[in-house]
Amino acid sequence: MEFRHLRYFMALAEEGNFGRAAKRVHISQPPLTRQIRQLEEELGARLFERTSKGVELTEAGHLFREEAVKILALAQLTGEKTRMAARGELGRLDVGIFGSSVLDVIPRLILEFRRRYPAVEVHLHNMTRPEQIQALQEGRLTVGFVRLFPDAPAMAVETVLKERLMVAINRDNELSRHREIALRAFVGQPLILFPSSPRPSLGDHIVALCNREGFTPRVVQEVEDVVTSIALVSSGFGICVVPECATSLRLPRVVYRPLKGTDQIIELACAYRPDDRSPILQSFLEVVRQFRSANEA
Amino acid sequence: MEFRHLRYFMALAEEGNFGRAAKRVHISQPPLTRQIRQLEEELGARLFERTSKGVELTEAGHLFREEAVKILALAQLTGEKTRMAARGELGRLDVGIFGSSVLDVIPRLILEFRRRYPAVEVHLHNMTRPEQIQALQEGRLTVGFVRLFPDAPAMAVETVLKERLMVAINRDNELSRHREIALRAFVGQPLILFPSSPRPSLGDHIVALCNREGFTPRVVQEVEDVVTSIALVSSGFGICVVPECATSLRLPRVVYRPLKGTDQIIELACAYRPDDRSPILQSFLEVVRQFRSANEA
DNA sequence: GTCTTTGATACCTATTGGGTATTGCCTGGC
DNA sequence: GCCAGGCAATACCCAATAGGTATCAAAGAC
Repeated sequence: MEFRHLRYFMALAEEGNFGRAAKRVHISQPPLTRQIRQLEEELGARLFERTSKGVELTEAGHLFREEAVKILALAQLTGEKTRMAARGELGRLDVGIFGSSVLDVIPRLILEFRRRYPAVEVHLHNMTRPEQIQALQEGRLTVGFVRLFPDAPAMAVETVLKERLMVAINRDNELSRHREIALRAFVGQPLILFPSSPRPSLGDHIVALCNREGFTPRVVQEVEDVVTSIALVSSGFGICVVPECATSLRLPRVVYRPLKGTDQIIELACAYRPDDRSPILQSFLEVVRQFRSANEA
Repeated sequence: MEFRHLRYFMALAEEGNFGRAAKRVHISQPPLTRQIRQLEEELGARLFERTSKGVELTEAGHLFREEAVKILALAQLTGEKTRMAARGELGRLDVGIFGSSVLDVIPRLILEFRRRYPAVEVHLHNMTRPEQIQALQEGRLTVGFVRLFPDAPAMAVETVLKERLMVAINRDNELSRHREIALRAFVGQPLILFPSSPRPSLGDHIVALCNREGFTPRVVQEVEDVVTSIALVSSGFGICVVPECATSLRLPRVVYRPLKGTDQIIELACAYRPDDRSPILQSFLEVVRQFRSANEA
């Protein structure tokens, strides 16, 4: 049995007449007669009752017809879905995310992606950087969002956004009176570092910057996540350096001031397997790239 | 897209290697390569990633594979079901029945039919003779059980069973002392006739027989159905002539005696459209014929 | 009766699916 | 670094078969 048989059968069933049915499928009448007979022989079932003025479906024919429409519809749908999948418009995308990235960038990116590719199921997985790398290698993730990505592992990395570093300060702290904060102003200030893991972290980066300036910061606390660190700032525990996106976290008595210096930025990047040719990944990267160039200006 | 493509695709997806897949579908490797490429071009989607040591499904390929197995399974099943339908082993049978026929014959027949053709849905419809004829003509019934079928309408009629006529008598009636009852013994007896409709009925037949014997029976009551008539016999209202199958109705004080005479029989027949070539009808008629020859002896 | 319409048959043609031979590429072994 | 083995792709041929044309036979319509 071939699809040709099903198409011819449907045409004949609907037209009830070999001549018209043949015209409809763009062949002449004798080949249609032959193909139908072939189908009937293969099925071992008479599908049409030949009457004097055309043909009528037998009972077996009626049953076959019901199934045939299903098969043809399924085949049609399969073609369309496969085409969509190949264009990266249908399927599933597993995205690795982490604490502070969720605050602002990820929602905007994912929203835009879902708007453009509504048939792609997006699954978000909150994981640390090493967990993401592992998951990417094992294929459990398609793309992961990371900061301070080590060059080493065989991963392609693409910058999503360059963010200024901001200093979160309690408004009672005298530093809050300045519009920008220089690193040197950290001398003597109680500093909250985050995240405490995984290393190397933004905290490590800040300490290294201070060292380059010729002093060692007074670290009073290391915390797991950005929300906790800002909460500590809010209660007057100390100051804290955070990526700009964290400023969307508004807590009482907390003000944000840019860290002075043009190179005081941190990159948010997305990582993926360089051998992954998945069209969904390509679709996603396209959205990322547009997002980046829109936010560069 | 043709089934060929699906079969080849499945083989390749499972073998992961053109050479082995080609062997599996009994063609050589180059045509398989061509057919797969053809399928990919038609779908506008790369289905396999060609690697150094074989092929692997792409994402679109995985999706296509899942759908392909459904299509192939559906096609296979369709073939089998159609074959069954053509052999009269699958489908639906609408049977017209009526009062007294239900008592004994129909259950036995239907049970046997369902044992032999378990995939045929049997629907029973209780209707009068004219209703059955109407329904048969309109195709709402495939076969109908009737008694005293008029020859006229364009229906094929097949005898199912020839039953003796029995006289139902209250045991207090002196007639109950005889082993057989002659028609002549009806003289002066209160007679219950059934059914009152549709005409011609068994009741009419009895009256005609009496007239042929030279007397007019004393009809005390006409009733709709056999159960009522036997109930009246039970309460001493009179005697009643019924088909033998009605003797399975055991009511208090009712005894059954054969009506004397070798020609005192009534036929149960089944009627169907003579132009109906439905294989299910043929299957059913076969069961009917076997039933008849089993009960003739 | 004739004419029209139906599906079936006979026979030819053209498409195309499948076969063989071969190439080109990658990989693993030495 | 080179060679052998296994892989898919290519080139080309042949044969199976789907489709075309001409025609027939049967069954209404008139």
